[in-house]
Amino acid sequence: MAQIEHATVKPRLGRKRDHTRDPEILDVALDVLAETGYDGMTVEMVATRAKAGKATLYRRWPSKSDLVLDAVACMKGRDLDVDSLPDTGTLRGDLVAMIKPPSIRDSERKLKVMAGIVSMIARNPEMAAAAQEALVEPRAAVNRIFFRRAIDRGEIPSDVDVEKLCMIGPALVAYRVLLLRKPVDREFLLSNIDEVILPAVGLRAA
Amino acid sequence: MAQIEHATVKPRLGRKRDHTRDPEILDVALDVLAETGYDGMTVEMVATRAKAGKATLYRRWPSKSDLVLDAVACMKGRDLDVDSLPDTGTLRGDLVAMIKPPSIRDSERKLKVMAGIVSMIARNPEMAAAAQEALVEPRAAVNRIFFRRAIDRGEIPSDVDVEKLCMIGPALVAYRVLLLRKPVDREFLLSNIDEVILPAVGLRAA
DNA sequence: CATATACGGTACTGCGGAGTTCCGGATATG
DNA sequence: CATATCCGGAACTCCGCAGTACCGTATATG
Repeated sequence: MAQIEHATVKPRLGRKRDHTRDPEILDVALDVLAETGYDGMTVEMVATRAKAGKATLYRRWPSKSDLVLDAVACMKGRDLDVDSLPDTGTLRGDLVAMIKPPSIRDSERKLKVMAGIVSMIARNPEMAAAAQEALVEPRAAVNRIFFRRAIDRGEIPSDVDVEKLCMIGPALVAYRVLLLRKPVDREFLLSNIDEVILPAVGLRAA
Repeated sequence: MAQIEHATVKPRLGRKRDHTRDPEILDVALDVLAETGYDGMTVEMVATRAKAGKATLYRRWPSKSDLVLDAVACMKGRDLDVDSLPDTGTLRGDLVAMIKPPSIRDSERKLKVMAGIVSMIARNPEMAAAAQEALVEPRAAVNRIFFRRAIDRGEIPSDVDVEKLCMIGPALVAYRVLLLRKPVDREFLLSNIDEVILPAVGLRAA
């Protein structure tokens, strides 16, 4: 959305040789991608909305697909860092603590981007890898931490399939957004936790 | 559409006015769609592979999107009919009985088709409706029957959220195929049943 | 056999978007 | 001020595909 402007001090010295605007352009590219899908997106749309020239984009990225690939790959850093994760002392507490408007909006944007590139994923290994790394893995990583913590403190059995559990939440959300076209609200996410994920690890909901 | 053509009296003149080849063409369209995605697919590809002329397709469908829409909508009938569903006497038995190579292949094809149109679904309500009706709903319907049976025979509580349960399996499969790009095998499907679905209804796996 | 109809196939048009080129202007350097 | 560098933007080429037009042919009818 490009609203995350550079709070970084940008002294007016020097040239903008340093590709300063790259992140901004990539962010615009993600927006257009999410709105129109890969094939619906044109390089000119991105250029115009980023107030840049089409030539500028081609100076930086050799092709449209490279631009998109870079944009997707650069989503990777945007996630909450590990230190700022909730640690409530219970698995349910941790999972519920992740249900926050910003987190939900982040998910939905990622899923719209995902929707825009799914058809490419099947035929472009690079894109598949980028999507995996930037969209799937970060979400799983967070859950993985929660489940491992729960195992360590003896809250859940140690023989559960953590990798599988990590995917349940994301899978239910992706299905609902991409295929069912229904909204992801707090109630839905809570029921995922209480009716599906917790039972799967042998816990009863509150 | 297409196959429920006019049984109306019109045996006059010409050749097969009955659009006999429509189902064949639509089936080819689905194959191409699954292989290349909506935007990668060209009407000529479909025509050539169906050994038909491009003009023939345009005589029958006004545009490419109409062709695809019809093709997707016509997948609806392809599912196993209700009478031939397994009825093993237990929920787990019924769910496991659905794990068969033909059923798996059917699912994977549907999901590839789905992958080819996801980006359109977000912006084309007709396509969204067709996909919902032909790809999502039939699968859910089968599960719905199994869960209702289980409730009727008192195997599982009657207050479970059937609609939500119906989606768990499809969601896990879709996520694995479309986003993780991993194969859907018997082991995966069994673990879905035993580690996720059955726990969610309060049952322990075998 | 004559005729009408739909078909397969080819050649065409029109358009939109990828990628390129060019230029005038802004900015920094010395 | 002179110069070098990069940018935004406009104009351009090129190409692929949606959609159309047309033709030769196969088949059904009478």
